[in-house]
Amino acid sequence: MATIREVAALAGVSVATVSRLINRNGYVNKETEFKINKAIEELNYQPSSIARGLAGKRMDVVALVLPDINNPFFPELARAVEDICLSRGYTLILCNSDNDREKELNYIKSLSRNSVSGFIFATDSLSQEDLQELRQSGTPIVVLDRSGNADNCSIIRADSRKGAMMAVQHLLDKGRRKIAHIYGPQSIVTARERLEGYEQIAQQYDWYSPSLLIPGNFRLESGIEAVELLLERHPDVDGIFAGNDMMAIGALKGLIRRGIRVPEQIALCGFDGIGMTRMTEPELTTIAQPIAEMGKMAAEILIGKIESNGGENRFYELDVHLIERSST
Amino acid sequence: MATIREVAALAGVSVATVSRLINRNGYVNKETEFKINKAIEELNYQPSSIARGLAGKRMDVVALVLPDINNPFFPELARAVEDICLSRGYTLILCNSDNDREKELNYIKSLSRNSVSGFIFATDSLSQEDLQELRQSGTPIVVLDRSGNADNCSIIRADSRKGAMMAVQHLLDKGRRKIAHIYGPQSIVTARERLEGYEQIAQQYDWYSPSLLIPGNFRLESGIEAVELLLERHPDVDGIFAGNDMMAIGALKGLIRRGIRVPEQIALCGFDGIGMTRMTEPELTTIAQPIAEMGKMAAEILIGKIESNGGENRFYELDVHLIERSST
DNA sequence: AAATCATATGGTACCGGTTACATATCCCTA
DNA sequence: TAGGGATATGTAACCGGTACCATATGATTT
Repeated sequence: MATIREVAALAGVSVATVSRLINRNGYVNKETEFKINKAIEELNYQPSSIARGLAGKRMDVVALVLPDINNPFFPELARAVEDICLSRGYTLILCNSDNDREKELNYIKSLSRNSVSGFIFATDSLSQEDLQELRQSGTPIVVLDRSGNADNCSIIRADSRKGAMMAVQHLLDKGRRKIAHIYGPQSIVTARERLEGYEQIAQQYDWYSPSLLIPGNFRLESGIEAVELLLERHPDVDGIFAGNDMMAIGALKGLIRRGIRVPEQIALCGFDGIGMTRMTEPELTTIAQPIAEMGKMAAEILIGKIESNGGENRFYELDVHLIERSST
Repeated sequence: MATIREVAALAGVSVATVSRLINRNGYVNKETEFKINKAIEELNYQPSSIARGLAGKRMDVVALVLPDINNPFFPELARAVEDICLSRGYTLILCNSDNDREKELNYIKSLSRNSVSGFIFATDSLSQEDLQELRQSGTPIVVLDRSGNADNCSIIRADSRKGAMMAVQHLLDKGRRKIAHIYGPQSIVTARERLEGYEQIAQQYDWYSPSLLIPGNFRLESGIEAVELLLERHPDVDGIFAGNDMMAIGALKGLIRRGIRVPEQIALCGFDGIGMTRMTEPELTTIAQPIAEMGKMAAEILIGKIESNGGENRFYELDVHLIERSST
């Protein structure tokens, strides 16, 4: 690979002039520009982003850290982030962390310090201190679905509690009289909020019992298992609110396998609004987060921070909405 | 962020000694080591991978370029690659390219030249020349599912043609007498091979007709649409071989929606062996590629190349196998 | 006519590491 | 006892860019 000095030599100018042309700052004569471009062409010169990074320039790469690449919610989110990044001239790289703090710290270590110019975390496992450290190095951060206030970085989230309440209310409106909840890992703030939202409504009714709460891990398999457990405990349950769509899809499979008709015998509602919910039979009712909007927003805010060298940290809460389909 | 020179100053040694300690090459006295470690601790020093990259060291990052992050096949593959990379001390970053050559070139541009020390392409849209250029820069490459011979880079693939033949034969064994094929984009070599495999068997029978070939794009929706078209053309079809699992899942939904019983009226077989095929009702019969094995192999071969500075380019073909489930 | 300014280009220190080479002990062996 | 090898550390060039400062010229202003 050619270097800027080789280009300069071939074009008969100094490296400074070549650099000025490439970055389009400073003056460069038309003829000189032509000569340099010819040399660049000839040598097939590509500026090294490494060297550029070392020299203090921002790199046009941003990283999106995802907790579970197998949950389609995150690829959908990633697509939205990607679209914005691309249109703004940034390259997006994806990092899968399994919600594992060690892995995330590892990504930060490998990528920070000018390797990437900004991070979007769609995960919840890093402590405030972990992020604080990164912030101090000047790297802008946007976080999705994190709890707490925004003193460190900008936060974007959907209103999970409200969404959960909408889900339960919807099932009640459909005449359900015993509604269970499959909840996600309580280390994840959105899972906690959805559980809280469920309880806020459910506890007002006399059919409520803590045994209607079934643990899951946000993955499809756990939806199947949860249904097994639930039907054992409460054969008369007639409504299920799953903490996310993947578990809802799993639950649906579990129900069909048992020969239970959805929604006639048991109505089912998920949460997230991933595309996959339209692909089951029956199609799933779900509480939709504005996934694309969240991703776009995250990317735009991050890029804004990158290009303005900081900017204020805000907390953005987006609305969710009910998508009623044939599973209720 | 502290620099190596600050650490050296605080520890009262030269930068060379610090560098030697960090990289564990060359001699460092025990006492000196202790002093340096104390300084590193105190300043919270992290070596800049950027500077390290510029100075000619390999970076411990490899990139995996995926054509469609929404197809669970690729996240599954990514997980396998990730496991190996992690255990070998490498960080994996994911790049979603939509099978778009421009996007892929963009990733190469942003990440090559020491930014990452190796690439795995699970895509098919780059020309030999595109890769050749990257190779010349010394970056090792491993390619999944590419056609042609391995003069440029190592290639790993599953035997799609054979798999397709197995699928059709299986449907025949199940007594099917009119088997359709939903094929994927013919720009993708695996899609072509699966179509060829289908034809190789199907053309031997008198029920064969080119109108049994329905185009799809490897995405779930196209499976649904394909079924619509197929049933219009051939209401008497009794077997479907879908070019990948996502289209098979779509086809299944299309069939169920039409009230067609699977497998009684129409038997259905997919290709890939993604986990999601166990999540439908009925569960899907599929031709399984050794996804995890392919990912692991790709990672191991790549890392081997990185650490041995090159190595031979080989062509690895892996076997597929039939997983018979209730959709046939 | 002198001062100011826009245009155009070159020289080079610097970013933060790595590493080849020089230097200096100390110990062991022929 | 001179010389060779293992141990230990420092100096400085280098990787490939960026950007500050200096320099030079022609045009415009006062």
